[in-house]
Amino acid sequence: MARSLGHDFFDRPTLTVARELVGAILEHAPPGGPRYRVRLVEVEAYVGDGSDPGAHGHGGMTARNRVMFGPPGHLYVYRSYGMHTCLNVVTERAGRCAAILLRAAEPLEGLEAMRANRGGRQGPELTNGPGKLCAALAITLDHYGSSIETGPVSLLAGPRPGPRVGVSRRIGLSKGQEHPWRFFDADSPWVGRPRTPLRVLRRR
DNA sequence: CCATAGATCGGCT
DNA sequence: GCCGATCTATGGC
Repeated sequence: MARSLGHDFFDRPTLTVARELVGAILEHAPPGGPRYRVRLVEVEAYVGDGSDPGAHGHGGMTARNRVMFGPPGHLYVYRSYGMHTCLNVVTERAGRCAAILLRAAEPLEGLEAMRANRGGRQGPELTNGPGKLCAALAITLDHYGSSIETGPVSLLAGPRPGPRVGVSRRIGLSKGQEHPWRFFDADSPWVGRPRTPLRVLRRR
């Protein structure tokens, strides 16, 4: 059984956490519902400390992004384009603004429910984008601020050695493109937008 | 496969 | 008012 990741795992430099998160297991165990499990294959780091104009929180704390400034290991969920939901996990100690966007994953458990949540789609279309991932796992704005240590959403360490991790620029930004802060499994077909990696990290 | 338009609305200027 | 950390359908090559 995989060990669960606690707040201490996220209380470290965001880029380190992001690259170690590739290959980890994301679980959603709603009370009375089917248990969802996926293996993360694509994430992006956001750091609102002034160096990253692409980050929510870059311009200071607001009602929407306040959890990004709070303690690590909590969920930052936001609505995108008025209709989609995206899931982040907060990193670094309270007072710093940083989080990791979970962009794509490989389904492991709860496939039937995911398929139903995604209008009958199958394969990579199930979970190969941040909005699709939340829809498949039934993650909503109600999960805003919840702790990964108390659930219902939690993270588990992936098997070692980890995958080869590709690094590229982030997706969909009009600002902050200068930072190569997207990390993905270089060999996984479940990655949303394949991109030639700027470089590949070998992990143990 | 690639490019583009439209949906839809909260947060921010 | 403007504009997204997006997704889907559609049309072209």
